[in-house]
Amino acid sequence: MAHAKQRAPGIPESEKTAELAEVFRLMGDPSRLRIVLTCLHGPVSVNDVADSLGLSQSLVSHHLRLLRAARLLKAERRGKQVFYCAADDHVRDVLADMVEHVSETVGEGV
Amino acid sequence: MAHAKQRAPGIPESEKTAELAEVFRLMGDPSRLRIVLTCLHGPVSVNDVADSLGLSQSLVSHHLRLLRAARLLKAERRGKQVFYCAADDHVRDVLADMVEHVSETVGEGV
DNA sequence: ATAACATATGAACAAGTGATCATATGTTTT
DNA sequence: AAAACATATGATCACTTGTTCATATGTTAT
Repeated sequence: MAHAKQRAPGIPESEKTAELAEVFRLMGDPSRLRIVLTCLHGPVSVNDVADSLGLSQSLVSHHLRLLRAARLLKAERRGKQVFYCAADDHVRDVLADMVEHVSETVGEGV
Repeated sequence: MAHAKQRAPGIPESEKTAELAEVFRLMGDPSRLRIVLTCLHGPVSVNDVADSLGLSQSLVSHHLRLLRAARLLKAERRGKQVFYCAADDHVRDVLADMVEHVSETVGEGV
């Protein structure tokens, strides 16, 4: 988090890489990841997310803002409620691949 | 990072989810992500990674330990050097999907 | 053995960040 | 208009974590 050294010539951390990392970082928090997973299979209201995960409304809202900003989720208003769902299929794909990776690495075997 | 509330019934954050998040978290740091990317296409020595990214040997080594522990990278010793490369194809797949996601989300379109 | 090279590890600190509380904004009722 | 409901936002704080410096461990060559 502090400052990186950036010695000699070295690849200067392209903007693309930084953006990639940012998205991974967002998924890297358990609460946020669970929120994403909850929104994967269909639009869910903020309160439903909060209740089903046992998180405060405030916290969920904070996280949703970040996830929406990164276009991982998209929001849609219906009456007083706002429903969130996965922004595109890549999100699902990424998660599917990662689940495979994690499932696979248990006993070294395969 | 602090403590979560865990209100009522709510899904209690399964172990699997926590492990998933952990892997995402690792990829969520720019330095670490660049290290992974550097090791994607073939075995690279620690010093080569450090030099090509402009990071200190110490920092790279610290990060490599985490990445290896999460089985994102695997290490192989050859003489005095240690070479690192991607542990499996899922790592590449995850990155490919994520790159698509990031590339797509530029002008709202699609 | 000793020197030189390559990688790993430990302590310490600045900066980042998730969680909470209080409150504001927006929307539908009555 | 006001009250009730649903979501969003701002400030604050405890805790985490990326980075550095110094040093230890491991490997080959002299």
